[in-house]
Amino acid sequence: MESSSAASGGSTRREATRQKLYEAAVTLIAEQGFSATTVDEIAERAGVAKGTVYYNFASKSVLFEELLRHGVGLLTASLREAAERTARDGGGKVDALDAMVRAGLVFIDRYPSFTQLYVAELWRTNRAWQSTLMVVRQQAVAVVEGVLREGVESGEFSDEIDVPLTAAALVGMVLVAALDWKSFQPERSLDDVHAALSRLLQGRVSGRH
Amino acid sequence: MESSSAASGGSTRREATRQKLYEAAVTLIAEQGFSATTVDEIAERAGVAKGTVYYNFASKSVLFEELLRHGVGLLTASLREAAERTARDGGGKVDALDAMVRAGLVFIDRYPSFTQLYVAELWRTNRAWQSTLMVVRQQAVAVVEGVLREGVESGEFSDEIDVPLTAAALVGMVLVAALDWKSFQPERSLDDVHAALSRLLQGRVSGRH
DNA sequence: TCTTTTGAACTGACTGGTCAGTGCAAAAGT
DNA sequence: ACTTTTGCACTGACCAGTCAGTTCAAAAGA
Repeated sequence: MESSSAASGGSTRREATRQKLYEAAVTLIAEQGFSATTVDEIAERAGVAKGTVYYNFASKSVLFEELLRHGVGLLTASLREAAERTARDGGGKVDALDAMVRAGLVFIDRYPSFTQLYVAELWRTNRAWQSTLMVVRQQAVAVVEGVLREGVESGEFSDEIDVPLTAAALVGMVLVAALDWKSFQPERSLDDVHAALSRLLQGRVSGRH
Repeated sequence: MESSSAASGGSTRREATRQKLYEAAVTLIAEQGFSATTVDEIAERAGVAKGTVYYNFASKSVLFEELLRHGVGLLTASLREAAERTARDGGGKVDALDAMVRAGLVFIDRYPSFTQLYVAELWRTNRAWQSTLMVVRQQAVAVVEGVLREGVESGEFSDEIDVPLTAAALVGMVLVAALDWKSFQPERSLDDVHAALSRLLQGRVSGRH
């Protein structure tokens, strides 16, 4: 027992295989969707035998669910880190929001396929992994909601804002802008995109230059 | 001869069948995704034999593509109408944007399944209907971009804003907020949601009450 | 008015193919 | 020694698309 001990690479052979499978699955499912992606394809792209997939995961949907948890774990960690960093540096809640927007962009820049897949599955109903998806969504949105709530308490934000809805809207803003960036103008720099969103976020849209 | 003449209601038997198939397909595909939805299911929900589906549409994906075109047609018409109405009423571009946000919410309120399905498929790559989707996306976003551009020209918006990206971000804001509304707090009123988004849009988030 | 014909619309059993998941003996890795 | 991976044949369910046949309302004919 105690297979994946080491805090270091954390690389048992098994761990490495699972990682390869995640990477293969994420791009294929992002492109084609869950149902249209076959286990044979995933195995082939990972350079692994089909049996290995079933040795490592109980089923195709379990592989997918663990992939979801894994990916959202990375995202929430990154968001939380961004919020805490600005707090340490004595920034206000607006700065925290801005830092989280950037963290979101960095994440999407690094894992575009995961983002694609996440958005594509999030609002579906009647699916096997529905509950996993809800949990995972709540984790991510909760970080944003937390910052908004603190901002309201400290008086930095109006207490009339609707915290859950505003959080969702902010997440949506970043998500859709970033997916469009990656899909339709991939040559643009992250700083560029971030600047445009900051401007929108801080209401510096109206009024001349 | 001359069976389907009348320009009137346009309600041939065929037309009615196609409409039933659209309605059945849109909810099923929104729930399960395109690949996971079978033609048998669509036919059954529409109360029609499987052969009828193929009598009316060349294939499953053609049915889907026509469904997309049909739905986005309704959306763009509604957005355009909202923008023009505010222009007639002597409103500024901010009012136009606000009216379009509301029009978007009304649309999503009326056709939640279509919206779900649209978001789920929009950023996929390597799919048969990819080009249809691009055309249809551009139609919708172009309306928002148009209003932003006019606002920049008239000096109402800063000329530093990035029109395509800001348009995408605005669409995303409404889309995600509305889907969350429908999925997680369906009891809230449209006016309520609209008010929250207006506040965000007009930068009335920071600052006390 | 009544009968016959026409053809668009629809039906549902059937086909050919695909795919998730299994089983297992042998090999490779640690 | 024991864990992990391989390779590959196999099964049973499921599904897109087909097609020979049915329905029926309206047009043509008598």
